Amino acid sequence: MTADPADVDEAVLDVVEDIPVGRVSTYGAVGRLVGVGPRRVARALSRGGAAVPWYRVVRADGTPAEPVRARQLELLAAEGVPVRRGRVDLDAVRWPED
DNA sequence: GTTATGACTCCAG
DNA sequence: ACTGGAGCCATAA
Repeated sequence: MTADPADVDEAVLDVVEDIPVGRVSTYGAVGRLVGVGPRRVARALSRGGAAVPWYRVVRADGTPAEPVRARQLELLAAEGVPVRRGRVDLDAVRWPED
């Protein structure tokens, strides 16, 4: 199957759009659902993240990416996501659950 | 063709 | 818990 880069980006954005309110996912988790590596997810968001709730996607350890760190923490806190010392409580809000 | 860069993740010390 | 190194994959020069 020929997987065009644009299709992959679209699939990533679709998954991010599916993240429920108050929940948080990781680059690796999204990448797994789409079938790509975490770096590919990060690039997809940097490109078209403006159209999806990008702030519901954090790193594997619960810390947000640097360029948007402060902004993301603020948005998550506003959504009711438990944030501890700059780190999201993934155990409580991780999505998908498994 | 090679090299450098980036909204990442994993493993070892 | 923190740091460093290696792996990974697409784009830019």
